Amino acid sequence: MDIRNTLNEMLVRLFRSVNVIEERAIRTGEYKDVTANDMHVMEAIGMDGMKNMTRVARSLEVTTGTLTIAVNSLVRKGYVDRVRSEEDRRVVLISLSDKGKRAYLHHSRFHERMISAVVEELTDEEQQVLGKALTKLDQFFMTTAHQTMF
Amino acid sequence: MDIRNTLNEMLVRLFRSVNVIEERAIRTGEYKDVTANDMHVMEAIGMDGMKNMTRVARSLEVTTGTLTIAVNSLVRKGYVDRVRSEEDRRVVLISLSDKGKRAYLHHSRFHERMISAVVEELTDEEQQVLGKALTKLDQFFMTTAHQTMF
DNA sequence: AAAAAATAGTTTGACGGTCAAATTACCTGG
DNA sequence: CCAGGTAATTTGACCGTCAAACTATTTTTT
Repeated sequence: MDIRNTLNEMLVRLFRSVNVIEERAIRTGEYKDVTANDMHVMEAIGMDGMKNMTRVARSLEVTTGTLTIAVNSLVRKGYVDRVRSEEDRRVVLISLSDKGKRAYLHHSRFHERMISAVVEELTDEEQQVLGKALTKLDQFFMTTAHQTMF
Repeated sequence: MDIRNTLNEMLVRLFRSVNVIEERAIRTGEYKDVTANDMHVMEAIGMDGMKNMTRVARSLEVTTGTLTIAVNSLVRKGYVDRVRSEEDRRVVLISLSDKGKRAYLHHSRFHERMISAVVEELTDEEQQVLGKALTKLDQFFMTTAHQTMF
């Protein structure tokens, strides 16, 4: 069994369907006006307090201009609060509104199911190994892969 | 330390990173006018002969209208050939041109390089566990693909 | 302290990707 | 032959994205 083929096949198939399915999961729920992209922005903002635009944009790997547009729509729909920082008036701080937090939690159930599917039939030890492997890959993609041959 | 949270976070970030890197790899390569979406369409058409629009659209999970637009652009750029079927003149058959085939092979080498880079980062044990986890993830998306409740 | 440079965010203009619904062209079964 | 079904395209409306220009503010330099 060739691990490379498995990885490649899985990656290709996953990338082809993951967005479609996640989009469907989000839009059939209680929060019909939330796009998949909206949800990713909300995930990046997170539940814990305020973040500035640049930080969130960087974590999503989009420009701040792109994030501005996404946040405009989320503010209009009532999922995100936006305020200017008092310490540095160039900075804009964004956070999830109560409605945004509820939508976030609603969607996190989808992720929980996904994780359950992944880890079922993995032993505790295998789960640890997987965590380590993914962390390594994450590091790799954040640093090396962006600069080198790809 | 909650392993499930770690896994979830890493998966979300990895998917984002890989998408960004793939997009960048495609557009900075030899075939600069090919978008990531173009490449996915070419993958769905495949190397083996002609396919009709409906079949390709279904395999990509988009409407035929969406595919028409993508194929218009691919034909204009010379990557795809499009002919009407003689047996059933409603049907349009699409296939990769020689240039399209070269682009497809070029991109598949990118996949190989990326997979190699990933595999090199991981121990044998980590590779095995990752393969198992991705297989589970793939099954999760395939089996929940057409269910409605989340 | 004034001028210059840097930083944070928004706006603008242009594309690409998506869908639903209307439309065109063409089978096919009765 | 025609009524209904099927394959694909067109249309109109959004969303997501970027680069580049711009505004407002802060920091650095002189």
